[in-house]
Amino acid sequence: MPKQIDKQSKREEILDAAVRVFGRHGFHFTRMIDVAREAGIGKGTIYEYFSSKNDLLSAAFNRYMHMIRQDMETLLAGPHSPVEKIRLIIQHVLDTSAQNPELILVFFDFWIHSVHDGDQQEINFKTIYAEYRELTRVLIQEGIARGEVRHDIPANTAALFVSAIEGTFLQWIVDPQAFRIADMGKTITDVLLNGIIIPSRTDHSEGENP
Amino acid sequence: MPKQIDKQSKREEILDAAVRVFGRHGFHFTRMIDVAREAGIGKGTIYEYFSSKNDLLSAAFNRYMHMIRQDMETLLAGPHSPVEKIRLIIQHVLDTSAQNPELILVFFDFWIHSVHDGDQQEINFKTIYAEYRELTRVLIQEGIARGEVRHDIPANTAALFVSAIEGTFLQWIVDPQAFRIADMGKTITDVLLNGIIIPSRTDHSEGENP
Amino acid sequence: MPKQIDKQSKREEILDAAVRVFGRHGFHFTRMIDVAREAGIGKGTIYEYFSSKNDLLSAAFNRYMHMIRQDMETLLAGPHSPVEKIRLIIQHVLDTSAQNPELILVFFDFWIHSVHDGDQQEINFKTIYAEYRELTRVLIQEGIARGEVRHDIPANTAALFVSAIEGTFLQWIVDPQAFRIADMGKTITDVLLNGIIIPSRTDHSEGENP
Amino acid sequence: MPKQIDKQSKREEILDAAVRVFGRHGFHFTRMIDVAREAGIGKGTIYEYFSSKNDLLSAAFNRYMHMIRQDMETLLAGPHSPVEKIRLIIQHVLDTSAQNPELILVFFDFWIHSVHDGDQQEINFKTIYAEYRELTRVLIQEGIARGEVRHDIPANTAALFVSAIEGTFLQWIVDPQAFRIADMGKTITDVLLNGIIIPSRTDHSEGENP
DNA sequence: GATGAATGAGAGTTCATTCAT
DNA sequence: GATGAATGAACTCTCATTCAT
Repeated sequence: MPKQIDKQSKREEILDAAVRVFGRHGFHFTRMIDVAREAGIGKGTIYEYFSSKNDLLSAAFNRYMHMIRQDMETLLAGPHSPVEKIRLIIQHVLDTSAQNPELILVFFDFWIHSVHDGDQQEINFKTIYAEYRELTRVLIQEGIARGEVRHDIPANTAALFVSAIEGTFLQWIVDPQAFRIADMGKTITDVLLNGIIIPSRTDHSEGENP
Repeated sequence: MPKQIDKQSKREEILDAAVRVFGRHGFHFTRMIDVAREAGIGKGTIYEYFSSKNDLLSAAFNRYMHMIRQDMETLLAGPHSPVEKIRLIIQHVLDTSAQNPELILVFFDFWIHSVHDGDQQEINFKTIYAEYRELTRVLIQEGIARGEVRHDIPANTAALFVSAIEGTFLQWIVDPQAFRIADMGKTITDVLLNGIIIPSRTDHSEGENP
Repeated sequence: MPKQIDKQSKREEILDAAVRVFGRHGFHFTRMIDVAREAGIGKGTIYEYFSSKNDLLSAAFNRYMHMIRQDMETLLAGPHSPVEKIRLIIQHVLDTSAQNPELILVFFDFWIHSVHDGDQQEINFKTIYAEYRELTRVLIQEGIARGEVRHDIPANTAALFVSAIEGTFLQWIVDPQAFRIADMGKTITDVLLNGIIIPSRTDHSEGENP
Repeated sequence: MPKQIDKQSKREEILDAAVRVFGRHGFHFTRMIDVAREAGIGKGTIYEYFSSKNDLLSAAFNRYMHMIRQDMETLLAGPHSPVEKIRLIIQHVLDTSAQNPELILVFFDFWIHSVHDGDQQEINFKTIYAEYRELTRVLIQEGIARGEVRHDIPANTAALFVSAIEGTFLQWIVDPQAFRIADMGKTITDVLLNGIIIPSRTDHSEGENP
């Protein structure tokens, strides 16, 4: 039993170390020896816990997704209104990511690899983004049902919410001074929920400005 | 009298080939021999036109940026209203990218590299995104001045527009079936301009729904 | 408990192998794979012990110089007269070199490289030859002080002793039949010490010594 | 006829350029393009006059040897005594070389290549040094015949004269401050002819001369 | 279980040489 | 005759992975 626990926790330690160095130098520029050194172990030991460098990436990704999903479930289980939940989720994702910039970097490393490495089946961004969109779509639908959200919004609105988050990360990583990532939550919800133009008196979509 | 060669156009050809293979396999998984084969030339020939693999990436990037900037200038020089220009730019970027998915992939390869490769000074996403935001910011300001845009929008709204585009690409690349990228233009402008919630009768920002 | 390896002695083995192939084909015509095969190891293994091909050359050189210097010290510590020490050193250098022709070849490879390779700072023939000359100069001075050596010899006599040795190697390498290198010791000392011309009755050389 | 002359003189020009760059960077570090640039011609043009890089080296060597031999013949044809001719030759070789250090460097590049490059048959140092020695040997013999040179000098004395010259070059190239090469002529002749030790009253060394 | 010495496939890059113009 | 664009063999060096200890 303790062996079991040790084995598992050592795996976690290595994964933590891997994510740290991946975040620092990127997956491709990271050598196995870098991960080993960061973890304070021997190079060969990694292979006792992971079958390959790609496996390390997959495992890191899976753990990351696991964390995200747990967070989401917790938030969704709360007592808030659908629109409020959207606000909270956006805020939470941005806040936690702002604390761990390297996670964002690793996330996009995942992305690039899932796109280019044919061998890499484990990392499936198609599913991830579909989940994000579905989650958002459901909340929006609930918002519509409750009369809090316009019923005439475009079909891809959920995707836009996801885009807002992801695009924010892309910009912030390359220029953390451009804006405070944690502040962006308010901007996103504010703009996405309210729009930026002055609605005409009679309707609020395509045909403004009499 | 040596062989007459249009060095510049051959350079372009190689660059085109490079972008095609980068788009197909990603920069890191692309070997120089792949680029050579795609261009129908010998491996060594590439080095007659580019000093290194990184130089190839930089050059591809610079050409890409050059194209983008020219497009932007053309659009901005048009007779449209600021809000309309935002619409047009978004639509144009999405439409052209939809035609060339590989360019999007290369774009994010650029991104990953600029973030992780310390030697890669040429590719500067900080500047790119700053340019995008500034361009949007100015149009929004003009919109406000003209009374077409609310004056109380958040400071980071321009960044949100950029995020919407970038995030759309991220999702579409990994799942082209999720939505039609060209359609997203309408969604983005519709939502960002009008918001999704039903504004209260008396105001339209923070304190709605009495 | 990792494999126990005497890193130092393995390094020596590789160095020995390297010197052998350098001697056989010259540094420039030697590929790393040649060294590896000579050492009976894999190509990559060399890089576990030496950072580059140039490093291999430097290390070989340093070890060579170390050997030489130790030999010199031993000889200089002996009970012989200065002139006798010169004899012994010359004889020793020639004898040992005659046993290891490849060392002479490597030595001149060092020489060529130190002259042409700007990156090669480690190999400093300026210092080496200066050491050789200084060593000889001191012995000559002692010989003069003891009245065994003429006090009117030219300033650069020490350099000439060095030349005699080095030039002997140059000739012997390209034509080992021309003379027996080990025999040359006697020739060098005999001629350098006694000269070849019949001294006039009153003086011997340009006209000093009344 | 003018074509003939042009062809020949252009060959010479290329050879001059080649020797200059060989002297500057060494044969191995010199690329054909370097030679072409130094000669102010195109890369391909070299191959109109020389069949390969090695051929360029051979040709440079042959011309060098031709020059040397002509100089020697001139000197040997003079009216001087044998011993004086030795003096003059040594002095001449050192003086001219001091003017053209790059020639010395090229000379040792020749040497290294003749030793290591099995394909390089053209450059034959065995013959060169044999010639030098023979030339010296004959002069010494004449000196003996005339009673100017001791008859009991060692068999390899001629080789020693050659060594003195060659070794001087080796030292001077790596440290031109160590001594003035042109001065060495006097040292060499002085020491080699007279020796450095004080002869006993009745004989000088091995016990001859009653 | 842990290690790191050993490995070789494979990468980017160089450059002597060729040859169409 | 002169050229330099094109080429690919050959090089050095890297690093994920293996495996004896």
